[in-house]
Amino acid sequence: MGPEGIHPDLRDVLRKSNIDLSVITGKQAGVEVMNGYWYKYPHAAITTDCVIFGYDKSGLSVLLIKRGIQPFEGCWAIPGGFMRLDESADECARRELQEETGLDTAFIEQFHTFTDIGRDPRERVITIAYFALVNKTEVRAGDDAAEAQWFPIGQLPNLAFDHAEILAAAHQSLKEKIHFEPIGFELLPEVFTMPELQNLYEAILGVKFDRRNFYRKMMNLGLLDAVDDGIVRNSPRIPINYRFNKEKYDEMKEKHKFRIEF
Amino acid sequence: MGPEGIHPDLRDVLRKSNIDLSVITGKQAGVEVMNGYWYKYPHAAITTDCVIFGYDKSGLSVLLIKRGIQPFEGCWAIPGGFMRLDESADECARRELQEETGLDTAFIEQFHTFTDIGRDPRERVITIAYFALVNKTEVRAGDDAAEAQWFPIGQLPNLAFDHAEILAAAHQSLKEKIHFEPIGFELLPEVFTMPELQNLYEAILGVKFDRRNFYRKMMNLGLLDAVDDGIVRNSPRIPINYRFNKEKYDEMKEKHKFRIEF
DNA sequence: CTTATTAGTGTTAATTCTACGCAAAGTTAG
DNA sequence: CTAACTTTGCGTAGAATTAACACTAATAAG
Repeated sequence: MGPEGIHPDLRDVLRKSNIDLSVITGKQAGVEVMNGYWYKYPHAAITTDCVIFGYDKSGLSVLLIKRGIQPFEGCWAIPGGFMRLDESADECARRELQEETGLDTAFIEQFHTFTDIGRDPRERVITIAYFALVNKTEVRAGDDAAEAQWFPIGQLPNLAFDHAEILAAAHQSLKEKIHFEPIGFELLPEVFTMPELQNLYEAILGVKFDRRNFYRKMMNLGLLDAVDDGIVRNSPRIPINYRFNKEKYDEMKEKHKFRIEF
Repeated sequence: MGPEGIHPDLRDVLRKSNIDLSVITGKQAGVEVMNGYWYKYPHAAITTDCVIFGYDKSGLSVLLIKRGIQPFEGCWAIPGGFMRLDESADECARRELQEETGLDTAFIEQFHTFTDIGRDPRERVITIAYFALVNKTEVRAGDDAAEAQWFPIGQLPNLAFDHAEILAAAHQSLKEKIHFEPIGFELLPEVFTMPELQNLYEAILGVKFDRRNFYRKMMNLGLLDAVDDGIVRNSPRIPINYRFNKEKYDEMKEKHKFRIEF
C-alpha cells in the first residue's frame, strides 16, 4: 500500500515517450506522476469538518456557511475542507476555524469520524469531525467570500451531505462533556457574570436550575475569581464580574473531583 | 479532488502504446489505470485499529498480534488493517475483529482518529481507532497465521507505530465510558456472579469497592436478573448466577438515570 | 413609586454515600 | 474433625449532598 513504485508497464510507456521521468519521484504518499499521484490501491479522501458553537443571550448557535460549489450548491454546511498531507487533522480543523472566524486559539476537540460510503456523492470521502467553542464577540467575518451565518440551535436550515447528523452528534458530545470539563467557559468572554454563566448552562443542557443552588455550586467549585474592576459595588444590583481560574481547574482535574451536574 | 479524469498527457501516451484503455474507468475514488489509481491530489491511506479488551480473573488484558512484515517486523501491534472503499470504518473494524477472534457480534466503539504525520514510516496513514470488548472464553485463535497473544494491561510489550499511545487512549476511554454505560457486561460471559462483576469493575477502574455497597448499588440499578439454573441454593456459599437485563438498561438510559460510580 | 434584578446567606427535608457489623450456611485447608 | 473462609443478604449510623424555597439588601428601570 505504501509508495508502490511506479507500475512497470507505465514506466515503460513513459520512458518510450518524451515525458520527463524526473517528475516521477517516490513521495511519502504514493508516486507523483505528471501532476498527479498514483497508488496501487484506491484511496478515500479525508476532510475535517468543524462544528463551531457560539453563545450569546439568545442561546446556543452554530456557524454555517453557504456552499458556493456543487454538490449541494447554495446549501448550508458545516465549515470544513480537505486535509493536506503536511498537516495533522487537528491542524487542518484549526486552519478551517481560522479561515472562518479569524480565531487561532479557540477550544477545539475531535469527537467522531464519519465514514458512510455514500456520504459524498463525488467520491469516497471520510470526515474527521471536530467541534469548536468560540466567543462570538471575538469572531470576525471569514476571509473568503463564502457567506457565513450564525443559526440558533433548534432553528437549523437543511444541511448538505450528512451534516445534520454530524451537527446533532456534536451537540450531544458537547452536552456530555460539559458535565466533567469546564468547557462552558470557552463560550463566554473572559469576564462574565453569574446570570450569564447560568444561562449558558441552561441553554446547552436544556434544563433550568435554581439560581441560588447554582451560585453556591459554582462558588464551591472554586473555579471562579471575582474581577476587581474598581467599580464600587455597594449595590447587588450591579452584577459581579467573574473570571475562570484555570490553575484551580487543572488541580481539580487531577483529583477527579470535577463535576457540574444538577 | 474527486475523480479527476485521466491526465491528457497520460491518456495520449497510453493511446499511442498498446496498453488496453478499457481498464481506465472513472471509479468512485480516483481513476483506475493499469492496476493502479491516479489522483490529482495526494491521498493519505486509512486504516482502522481495534484494541481488543478481554477479562478474566487475572484482570484486564488486550489481544495483540506479532507483525510478520516490515515495518516493525516482529513487533507486537494492535490488530488493524486498511479500509476498503466498499466498507465503512465500522465494518472494517468489525472485519478485523472477526479475523482475529472469530467473533462477529462483539461490542465495538470508535473512540479517536489518530493522524500524526510521521506515525507510519511508509506513507501518510491515518487510523480510525476502535476498542472492542469481548468475552475471552468465546475467542478462538485467529484465522491467519499471525501470532496473537493476550497481554495483561500493565504488562504490555513495546508496540509498533504509535500503538502505545492508541492503547493508552483506549483504556482511558473505556474507563470514562464504564461509568455511564453498562459496557462492563460485554466483557463477561452471559452468566456471571457478583464477585466476578465486582472484580471486573475494580480491575478496569483500579479501585476497591466495599462488597456490600457494590452489591446494593448493582441490585438497586435493576440491571441484573438472577438466573434460575435449578441449583438448590440453600447455602450462600454457592454464588448466585446473574444475567444482564438489556430491556431495563434501555429504559434507564432514556431517563438518564444510569450511573455506576463509587 | 413600583417592579425587577442581582448577590448572598439561611434553612430544612430528602436522599445518597460510606463504612462498617452481623448472621446463615456451606466449602476448603489443615 | 475443626478452623478459616466465602458468599448472600440485611441492617445501621453518621456524613455529605441535593433540592426547594425564604429572606434581605440595594438600586436600576419604567
